[in-house]
Amino acid sequence: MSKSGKSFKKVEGVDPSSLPKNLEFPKVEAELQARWSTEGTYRFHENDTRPVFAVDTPPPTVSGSLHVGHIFSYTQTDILARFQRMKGKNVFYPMGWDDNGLPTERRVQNFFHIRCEANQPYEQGLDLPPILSTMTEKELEAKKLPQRNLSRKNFIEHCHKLTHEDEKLFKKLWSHIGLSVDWSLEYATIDDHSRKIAQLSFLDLHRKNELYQVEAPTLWDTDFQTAVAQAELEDREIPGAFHDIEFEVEGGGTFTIATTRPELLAACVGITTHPSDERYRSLIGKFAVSPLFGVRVPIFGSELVNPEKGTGILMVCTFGDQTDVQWWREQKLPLRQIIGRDGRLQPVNFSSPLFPSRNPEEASSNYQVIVGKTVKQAQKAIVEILQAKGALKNPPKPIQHAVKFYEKGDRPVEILTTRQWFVKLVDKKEKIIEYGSKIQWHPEFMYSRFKNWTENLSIDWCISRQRFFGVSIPVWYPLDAKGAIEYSRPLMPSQAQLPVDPMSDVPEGYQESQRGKPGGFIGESDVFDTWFTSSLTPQLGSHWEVNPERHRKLFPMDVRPQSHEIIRTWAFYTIAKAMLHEEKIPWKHIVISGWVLDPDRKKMSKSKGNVVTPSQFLDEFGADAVRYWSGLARYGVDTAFDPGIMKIGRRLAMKLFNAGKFVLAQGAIEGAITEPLDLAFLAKLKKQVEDAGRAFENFEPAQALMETEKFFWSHFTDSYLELVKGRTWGEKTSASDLAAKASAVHALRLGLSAFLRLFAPFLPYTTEEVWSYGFTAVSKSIHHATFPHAGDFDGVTAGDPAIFDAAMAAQSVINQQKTVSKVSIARPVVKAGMRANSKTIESFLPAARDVMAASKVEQIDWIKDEALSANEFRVETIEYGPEPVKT
RNA sequence: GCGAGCAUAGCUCAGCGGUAGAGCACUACCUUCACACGGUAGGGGUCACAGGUUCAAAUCCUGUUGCUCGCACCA
Repeated sequence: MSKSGKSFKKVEGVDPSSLPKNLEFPKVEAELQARWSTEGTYRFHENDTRPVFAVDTPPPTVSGSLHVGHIFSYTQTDILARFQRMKGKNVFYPMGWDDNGLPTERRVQNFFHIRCEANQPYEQGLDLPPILSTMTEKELEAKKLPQRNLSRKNFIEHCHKLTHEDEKLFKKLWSHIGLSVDWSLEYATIDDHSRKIAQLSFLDLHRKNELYQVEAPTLWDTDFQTAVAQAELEDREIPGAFHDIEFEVEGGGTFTIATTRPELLAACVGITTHPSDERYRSLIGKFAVSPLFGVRVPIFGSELVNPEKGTGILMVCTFGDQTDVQWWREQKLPLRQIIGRDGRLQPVNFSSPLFPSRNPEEASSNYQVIVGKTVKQAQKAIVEILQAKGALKNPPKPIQHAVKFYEKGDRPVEILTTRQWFVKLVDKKEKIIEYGSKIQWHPEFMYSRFKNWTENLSIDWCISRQRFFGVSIPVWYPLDAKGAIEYSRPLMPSQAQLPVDPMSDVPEGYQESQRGKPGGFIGESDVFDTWFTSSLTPQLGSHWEVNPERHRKLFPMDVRPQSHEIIRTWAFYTIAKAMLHEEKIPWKHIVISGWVLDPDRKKMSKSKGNVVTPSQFLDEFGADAVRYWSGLARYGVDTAFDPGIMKIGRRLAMKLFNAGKFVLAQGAIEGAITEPLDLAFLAKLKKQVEDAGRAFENFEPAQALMETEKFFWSHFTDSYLELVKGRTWGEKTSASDLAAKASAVHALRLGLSAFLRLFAPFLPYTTEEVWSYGFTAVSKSIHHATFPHAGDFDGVTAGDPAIFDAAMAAQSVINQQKTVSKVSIARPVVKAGMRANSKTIESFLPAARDVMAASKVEQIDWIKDEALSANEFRVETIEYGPEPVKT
């Protein structure tokens, strides 16, 4: 007998009949959710001195649609948070709701069948019934019910009402999936606190001279009728056509331009061509006259023109695209804005100096055909006129081309001149990239997306939106004696006044009665881009200027989890904000989750109709199984949705539960772990525990899960558990048998405890349930127990892993022999002739008793064969006893 | 056009210098007293292709192809 190590106390076995036969997920999940909530298991302790681990949780957009992608990424974050909690950190893990912004407005419009109409009077106590809860959107459309127009205030009230309901659904799902969020830290991006922080941010940027407002060409969505930012654009391939249109040259001659936007002909302000293009060089400096409208425009040269494209000469309009804006600025061209905010062509006066037409009457009559039409309708109409007048030189040449859309919009964005607020970012791209590089990106290559995006940023951040349900831009403008708005002298609120709504609050030094009056003021009606608020999530959580001490403790946060399609928005803006406000990075790590793809590897999206809702899988496989699927995915890697993996997760949870019951049913006297096989097993487990901890520290929990699972099955349930049954079965009486049993039982318990804790971040329900059967004396909740580490094995004699390897190999070869011989595993072997090299035999012998008992082998005759490799056993002869009698 | 990622068993994926791995699926056998939501075994891959480095390459380098994605261009 080897020297004894640490002595373990006597344990009573748990009566298995007092434990459930099978793990009933719905029951266990409900019970534990209630228990964790009552006990405050996941509470953040603000005044605690332990090191903090702060999570910058993504506030989900509360648009009412839940899909598996949500579960996937949020579970991955939860796994990290749970690990850190078990490492003894004071985990700050809040949940916010991103409930303002366009998605919400759109949903509210549909849900109640309402629109916001600025001129409507407020109706006290208006509480409309939700229409969509009784019918589908299709039915609603078919019935053509009249839509109600609500005042801004009534509209916002209904937004609050619906988001509140949606938040409840989300909260239920988050609780079900077992997110270890501290629900006392719940917030919404529209609540007073968030509005205050967002407005503080605005004031701070204003103080730092990083803001400006300007009336200038900006990206405009004509459906939502609001300005949008560069980051919110996306390319879509749509059909279009080149139209060859003939222009006259003043003083004689013609040339033909090619355009995909003939409807902008009236907005033409110039003609440009490449300076070295022989075909048109002579035209530069002359003037052209547009067909149909007869407007005189300058012809100038520009290196930006590609002679290969179209006809090599083109018209500059206000505004067809970003390059037009550049030419307009450089050449100081006039502004002929013909597209209105609603995306329709607005009236134009061809007698005015702005539209100097050679023939105002003809121009007006031509324009009459398109005025009031949408861009698409106008295009069709103008092509017909051009054709009729012979100005269209060739039939339109159809092409597929990429056009910029607002990501949530249905029509291409236009560039309109409007007054907007901007944050200066283009002048500090390099610095932003540098700050981004100080953050650890997981996976690392995602940093290049951030860098790539930032390098290509060309427009400052437009933060004003002409919408309703959002955080107000906290400014007023004075009105001069004539009632004109003095934009250059915005009135700012004081910090103490925040949050303010300039539409109902009054600036200092003014009375409400002066609103809209000459010499008085008006409130800014625009709201912030939602990213302006959500780029402050770390500051929302840390309470920034509201509570500087708390801010110091929590900021920068430890980890920002998010998906990759919002690197250019959420990650980018958050990094920029932290830099602008405090010259800091917002977090030390950013973890990018992949997407959930449908089984055909297409991205799941509502429009494709391939979205899988989570609840059916939670019900079918249990939360832990769904978490297992999430936990297996590596960061940044897209994962095909696969219920098969959840099935495996459930199998793991069941196995853990059953193995746990088996182990805890064993009772044993006080004693030490002395048996070589037990010590060998623990030596292997110790290494596994260290590997798993390391993987977690490296932000690779998927690897920890994979390795732990593999080890659990192969080394614990399939082998070790079977190998020690001989020592744990039945009543033992002799001192040596009792000691051998105690050794096994204490090792089993040590092993089980480690496995439960290793799996706890992934399978919080199953592990907590099993833990409650036998380990509550260590820690009431497993989620406050220490994550397994080498110290768990202090005092346990170091074992020889080779003994375990040899035992496993021998066990396997005997099983194999029985299977090949088609005899029952339970059939005894009277005598076996086994071949192995001497080193292997030497490793095997200390475990011989256990292997022989487990495999029911009574005698082994060894043949030494040095030609065999390590742990290679061969069964030379085998002599079976009688089949065991079935009872 | 620029940049990034991926390519390994029928499927989902791990491995990332030292004899090809897991689970699922498939086949055979076993109701062995924790577990049939079990168990024991088995078949199955020239690691996309072509070069190179190395004693040794799925793994490192170069190129090619294919599939994704990001950015730019988009008259």
